[in-house]
Amino acid sequence: MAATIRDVARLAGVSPSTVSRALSLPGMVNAATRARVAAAVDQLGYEPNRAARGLITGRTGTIGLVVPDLANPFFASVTKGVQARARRHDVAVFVADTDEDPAAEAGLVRALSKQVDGVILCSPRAGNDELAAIAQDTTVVLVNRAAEGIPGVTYDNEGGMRQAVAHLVALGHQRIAWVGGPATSWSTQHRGLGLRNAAEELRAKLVPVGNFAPTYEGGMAAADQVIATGATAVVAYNDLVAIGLLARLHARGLSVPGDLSVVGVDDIAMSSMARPALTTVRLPKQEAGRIAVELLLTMLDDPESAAASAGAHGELRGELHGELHGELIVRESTGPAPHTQPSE
Amino acid sequence: MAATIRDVARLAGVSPSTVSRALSLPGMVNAATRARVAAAVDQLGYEPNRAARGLITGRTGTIGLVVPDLANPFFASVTKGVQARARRHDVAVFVADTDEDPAAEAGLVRALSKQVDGVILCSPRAGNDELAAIAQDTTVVLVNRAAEGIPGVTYDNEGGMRQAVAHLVALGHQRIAWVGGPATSWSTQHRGLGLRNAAEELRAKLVPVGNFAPTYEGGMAAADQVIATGATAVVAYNDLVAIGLLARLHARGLSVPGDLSVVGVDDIAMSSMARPALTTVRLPKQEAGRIAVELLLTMLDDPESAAASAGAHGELRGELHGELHGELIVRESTGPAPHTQPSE
DNA sequence: ACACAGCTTGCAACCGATTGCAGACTCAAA
DNA sequence: TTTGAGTCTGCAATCGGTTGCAAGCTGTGT
Repeated sequence: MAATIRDVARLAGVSPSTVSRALSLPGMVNAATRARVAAAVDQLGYEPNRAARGLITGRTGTIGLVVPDLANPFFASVTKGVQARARRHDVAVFVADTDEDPAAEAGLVRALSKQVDGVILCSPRAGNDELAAIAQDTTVVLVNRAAEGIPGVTYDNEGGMRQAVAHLVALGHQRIAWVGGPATSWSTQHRGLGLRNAAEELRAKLVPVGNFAPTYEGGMAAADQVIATGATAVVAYNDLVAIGLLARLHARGLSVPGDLSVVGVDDIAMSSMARPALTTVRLPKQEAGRIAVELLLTMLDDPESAAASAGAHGELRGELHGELHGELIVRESTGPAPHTQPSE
Repeated sequence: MAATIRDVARLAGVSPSTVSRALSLPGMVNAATRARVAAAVDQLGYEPNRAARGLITGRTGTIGLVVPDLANPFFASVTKGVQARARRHDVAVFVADTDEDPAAEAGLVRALSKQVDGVILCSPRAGNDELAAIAQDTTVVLVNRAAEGIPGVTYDNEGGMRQAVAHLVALGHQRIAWVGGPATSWSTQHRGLGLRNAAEELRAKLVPVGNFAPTYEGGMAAADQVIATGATAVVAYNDLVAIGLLARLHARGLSVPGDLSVVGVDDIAMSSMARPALTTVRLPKQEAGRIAVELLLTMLDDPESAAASAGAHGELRGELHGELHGELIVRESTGPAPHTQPSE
């Protein structure tokens, strides 16, 4: 059906080897023949068969992307970024969704890894040991998580949280609640840490109210506990949680930001549509996907130096670690602290 | 690195051909040898190399999925369905996002088609001729669109719209506005048609207010025109548009559903989080993805009969056409028509 | 004892590319 | 004219499977 390298060779009056070289090592073949080959190529609309090439080179020109839940707008955006950047490099992307099942994750990666050159693991739920095992026999890039010796791209959670706290403190808030996500989540830990530090530094009191599902429902569940803390502001693990909070606070008759200010993280599309529109720390989601692709391709092109710069001297943040910064987007869900002091 | 068929053959004391047959045509090899092969296979953890197999069989075990925008929750859900069902069949999925660019669509499919066995085109923006051309040399399944001779899965838009209108009429609404999506969209056309028929049948007046982007912004843009129609209810092209309407109506000081009832289509997660929660026609999104996969795999397994049943006698809805039904989900955005008659 | 059918198995070609090696050719220097 | 270096090109092996064909073996009927 499709033209093969032999067809091109015949038409150009050369051997298949010459065609192959004309395409991949142009400097090695005479300009005149190269031109004849080029002509034949586009006369026939020839494109090399990837499977055949992969067979001999060992490279498939394909990468895998594993996310917990495609229906979560955060991961959808990351996927969009990955996919767009991969296309630029003429690399195809296998997308797999674990349905938030940590157990499925390792198996999925293992299955995928036989068909791809490398894998991007977004917000992996697996344990550190498991992750290390996976990275042992597959080229892996992490998104939204750092792990010893594995390249990845993460967000500067500390910086983002600092902006949020500074904003709230400037508005007069002194007692700030924190609704964490899943306890095992790397992001939860680092956001919590960043909040604690920022609060201490800016002389505000941080009140953690526990760990909740990173969803709208999680936010609904947390709301009443938040109210009970007597805080005048709350930072939520992510925007979905924040929007869940908004809903339940409204149902309980509290006004946002009149009685309570709410801050989220991510800046998903939904956040600007919420009522009141959500103040949030915007994370560059597609950018994370793009960088992950670049990181992965770099590792694949140059495995030894890549491994060296990632693993050398136990330095975690080598060349092969991207860090992205969040940006506080102020909308309607934050305002001055209420004058009436909360019961203390 | 990984075990090859030769390794297995050596360990089992047979030839590679026998191993191959033991795996793909078990009936053809002696039970005893088959057992020895099986033992060798899982001792070595052997898995056939897909590229090599694909080279000779011409099948890659991969399908492509093309969507206009992954960040749109509707398409994210379809993708989720496709991906999950494909995995069950041990088929991998290439996902590509056209960024709502109709021009990019054809090119993308063409590039993809060389690497996959078939393509699922979700809500294609391309023209009918272009679509036919694509289907000419690639196995294609359409989602959210019907086209002569190409298998696909669509929604019963007419039925869904009928439910919406019946609901509104029962609430006393007699003048219903319709905010359409992109004019060239197949869904827009069929939803409009369904509404027109239902309205006529149920003696309500349908007032189309034009075509808008299928987004939150589109809804914001349409809102004032909707108000100007004097309608007491409005059906939006999809939930994003409906939520945009909600926002702008609120800004204009109208109460929903007090002054105006709003109905969307899709039932994306965001809809139940909107305020007021959105009444909408729920479409089974993941189901559409799953069926599309089944359809595609059927065609691939049995091209001639598939082609026959899809194209024969110009019958569009052959065996290879799935139709899914919507379900009206009543929430808070619809209520009785206001007593004060709108100026007529 | 022979022929023949039926069941298993192996040989070898092949899918479509890439690449090490060697041969052909050009041209300059001796 | 011969030699040698340098450039360009082709041959043939190879990647890891699949499959048509033929050969080996067993068992049955004559």
